[in-house]
Amino acid sequence: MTRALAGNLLQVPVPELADRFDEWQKFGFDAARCPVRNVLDHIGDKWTALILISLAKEGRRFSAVQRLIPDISKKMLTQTLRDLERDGLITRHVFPTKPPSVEYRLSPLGRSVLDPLAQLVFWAESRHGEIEDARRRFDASSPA
Amino acid sequence: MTRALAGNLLQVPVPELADRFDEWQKFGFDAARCPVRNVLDHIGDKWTALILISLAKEGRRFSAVQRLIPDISKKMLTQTLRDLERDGLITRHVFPTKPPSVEYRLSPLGRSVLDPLAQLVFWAESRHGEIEDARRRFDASSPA
DNA sequence: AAGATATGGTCTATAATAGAGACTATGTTC
DNA sequence: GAACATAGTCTCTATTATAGACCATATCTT
Repeated sequence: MTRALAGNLLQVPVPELADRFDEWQKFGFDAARCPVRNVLDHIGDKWTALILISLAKEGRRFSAVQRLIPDISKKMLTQTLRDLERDGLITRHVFPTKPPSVEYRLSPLGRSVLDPLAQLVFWAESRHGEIEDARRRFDASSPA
Repeated sequence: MTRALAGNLLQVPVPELADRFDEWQKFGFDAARCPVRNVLDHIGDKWTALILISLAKEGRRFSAVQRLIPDISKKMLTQTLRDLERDGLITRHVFPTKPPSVEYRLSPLGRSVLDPLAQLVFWAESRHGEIEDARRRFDASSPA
């Protein structure tokens, strides 16, 4: 299908979006080269978004983040924080207290993701009820 | 820290966002009750966003989606499509061809997530270079 | 002075999850 | 008659996540 034709088939309220999707699909969503996958594989994992949100307001220490997200394991918290640091979304600051304390802060790059992330989260909040209804309907019509 | 004080400490370019984060944190990100987690745990998994994007322009059949996302296994494709159907984001249409073909389409609810999702993806695209630079710097300074 | 608590992790053993690939049934194409 | 396509399911294995012990040092409690 050509790009010119595509316009007629849009179901999408964001035309530029569908065009962009077209471009991505030409790369075949190849995991290595596709920026979408390369980045979303990270911020779309189980804990990353939650950690970014935890750091939104102010820098927080390791144990403070863990208290905010009680069911994260130390291992995953460490790992996810490292990945975020590697990607340049957060910075790590060690204070020579005894025992040493470590604070994590959003970098400007990390702060810049809060806005798009918030769009998604607001969507989640506003559609949560609809989704729960859909789930109930689905579960009622296809019993275990 | 009180809500009144919080305003002075904002690092966030989206004030309402930080307030909302405050609210969520009062629920302690409890996995069961928190709408954010409840929903983001799904659309933030490895394949969901990719599948939604694949269906953005037009309905597609099982095998067509699989061709667009070559490295997804049938098992995960089936499972993710089921979850999306259960959540009411896509609909499933069976055609009595031999062998039967099945087309998946975004529902209005599903279409409504494309916009916020696109914000995030555009972010990913525009920041991809910065992130790769950060990764290189990090890997150079902390060798294996 | 002993014991508990806090710090930011690491390490290991186990549990949950994802992936690879065979298999299904029927029909069309070579 | 063999190969291929359809949309899955099923099983086995590989990867990943979690739970929980452990570390060294210092402060607070009793």
